Amino acid sequence: MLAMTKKTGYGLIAMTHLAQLGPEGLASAREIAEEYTIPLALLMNILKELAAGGYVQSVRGARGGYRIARPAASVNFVELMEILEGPMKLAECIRGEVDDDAHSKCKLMPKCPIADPVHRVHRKIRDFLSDLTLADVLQPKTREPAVAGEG
Amino acid sequence: MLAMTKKTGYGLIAMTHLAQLGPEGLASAREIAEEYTIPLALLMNILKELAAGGYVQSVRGARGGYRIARPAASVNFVELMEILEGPMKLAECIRGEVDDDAHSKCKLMPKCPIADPVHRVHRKIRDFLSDLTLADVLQPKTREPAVAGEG
DNA sequence: TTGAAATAGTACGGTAGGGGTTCTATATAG
DNA sequence: CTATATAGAACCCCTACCGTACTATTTCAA
Repeated sequence: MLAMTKKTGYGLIAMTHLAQLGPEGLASAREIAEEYTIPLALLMNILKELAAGGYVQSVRGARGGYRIARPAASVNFVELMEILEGPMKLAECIRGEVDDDAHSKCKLMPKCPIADPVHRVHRKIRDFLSDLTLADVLQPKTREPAVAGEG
Repeated sequence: MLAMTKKTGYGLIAMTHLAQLGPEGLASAREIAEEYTIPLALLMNILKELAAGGYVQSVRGARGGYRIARPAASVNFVELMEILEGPMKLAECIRGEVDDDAHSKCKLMPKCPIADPVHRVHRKIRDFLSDLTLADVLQPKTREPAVAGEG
């Protein structure tokens, strides 16, 4: 419960790897898969999705691979997660951007006593994850007011 | 992804309902299930687990039911979740209390570049959820330093 | 004393999504 | 022209989630 999928994990790893290589650095799916012991075919699928989402740029053909397409500081966790897994929803009743009638999907909405708290928790987690960027992974922030309160 | 299970949702609803009835108030699984349109058999299973965990006290026989067994302010979300779903783990490499070799389960731990950030996120979410209690659900907190930073 | 209503315990089953593989097509360096 | 890469799509297995069902036991009440 409240678990991150492996897909997201692998995607994060690939992105951090590419970010470390800088804006010109190129790495193939094979290289990354071997470096971190990730199933190659799966990582290829993930990189395809990241390319489709504009997070990495692909270079086809021999000696090809992927390079990062956006500054590390501009890529946050929520974006990445949602590209790979669809909208983040703590519960069914969380309404998305477009899908506005998410409430109607949950039969017990009209009387639900926990709708408000659940929505608050959802926003809290989402806000936190959207403040966290790839840059923070590369260089762990020691102290930062925006996401402070750490133990 | 990052979703709360329905089991936890139903459990929270049942707990808030019982909390509202006060320390003496009794409600049967049937009553709660009908009130919130929750599948009866499922809710019964959940209440059994909550009883086994000491969160509610059961009264057997006709006119029986459940009453809350702990002050609402002392029951936090993490506890409740973990009773119903097992240990909360954002990723496999999160080590539990007993299960100390969780690291070894993830083959890419030695080189994993995202282990630290993932652990930080895990702790952050966990800390937040453990500060949130049933009492907060009953009476939504308007402002509270310990969990401040809300939008 | 008997039946209805409740919990206790346990086992079972359907389904969706996570995790991973495979196949074909296309591009490109050497 | 071949090896190496990505592009696209389909496929499969397995687990966990969600829900059901059955039996046993307790207790109230007529």
